[in-house]
Amino acid sequence: MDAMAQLTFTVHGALARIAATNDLSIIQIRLLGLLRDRRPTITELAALLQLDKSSVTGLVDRAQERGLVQRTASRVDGRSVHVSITPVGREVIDAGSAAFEGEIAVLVADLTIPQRTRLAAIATHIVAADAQRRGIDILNAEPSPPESSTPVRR
Amino acid sequence: MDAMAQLTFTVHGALARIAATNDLSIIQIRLLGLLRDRRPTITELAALLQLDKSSVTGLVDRAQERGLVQRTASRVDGRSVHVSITPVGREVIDAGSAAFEGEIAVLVADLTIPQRTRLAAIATHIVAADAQRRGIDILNAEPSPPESSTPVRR
DNA sequence: TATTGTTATACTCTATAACTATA
DNA sequence: TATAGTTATAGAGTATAACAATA
Repeated sequence: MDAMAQLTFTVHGALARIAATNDLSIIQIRLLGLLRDRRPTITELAALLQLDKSSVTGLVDRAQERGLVQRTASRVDGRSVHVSITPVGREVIDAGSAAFEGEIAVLVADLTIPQRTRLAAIATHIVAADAQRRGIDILNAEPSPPESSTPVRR
Repeated sequence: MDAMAQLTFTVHGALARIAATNDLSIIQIRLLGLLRDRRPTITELAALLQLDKSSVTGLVDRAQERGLVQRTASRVDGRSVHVSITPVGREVIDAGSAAFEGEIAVLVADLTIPQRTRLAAIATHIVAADAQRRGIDILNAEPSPPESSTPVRR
């Protein structure tokens, strides 16, 4: 359905604009959004973002250089690192989320309240079904695995 | 609204998968989709895709190298070139569109018919309103401006 | 002078393959 | 041997600034 594709480009464009305002890319926004309630390993992040782990290494590198996230050594597996958001990163994602809400509000300004409610319900349904289909839990955080409190340098 | 963002990522991911199947990127799909019923100049393409014109130069370069599009000199303005889709490019975009419809069908499989109808209506509405807001006509092709029939080499 | 398109350059994002350290 | 993560490398996509050709 062409309308779906066009809608995606429209919303994606809105997201990109607000991300750019905060000097971020969409993937960086997604990364910070995921880290709001998780401390995943690189491999887990790769699964969540559907990226190769080497791509995640670079992604986290750039976010870390900007002080948005940090790496922490796992206490149970010497090979793993956990990625977590910093206070600065949390400020950035909160500001970005607020700006995005404003953009979405403009997009749906012409819709009636029932239309918005239906749209949200349908969107949630589609996302949940797709996540289940590909075996990824994008809605709930996992219990935090043991990890040390000392950052990893890189 | 978080559901909208998640929906965008989900649909975007579906689009990217089917694009990759045909060895294309999303932006190349968008380019070919636009060219189905237009022969825009580089500057017009930049406005339609919301990209800098130098980005469009590279985009068209890569599509042209693969025989998907071609450049044609304008007859009224010696500075302009018109970009048009080739028969091969049309085959590719048609195949891609069909595959994408299949992916969307999977995504909306769980929805009732009325839900799908509402979703399409809402999506169309949002896209049209946003296009109007930014002064771009993404729905209708412009009258083809005069141009020569001899391709430009680059 | 202004506009159209390209070039030069730099950066982000992404993947594949090879590597290391740990399990 | 297998897994977690990084590095090396290559390529697409993007923007800014400077440029040539044309208007």
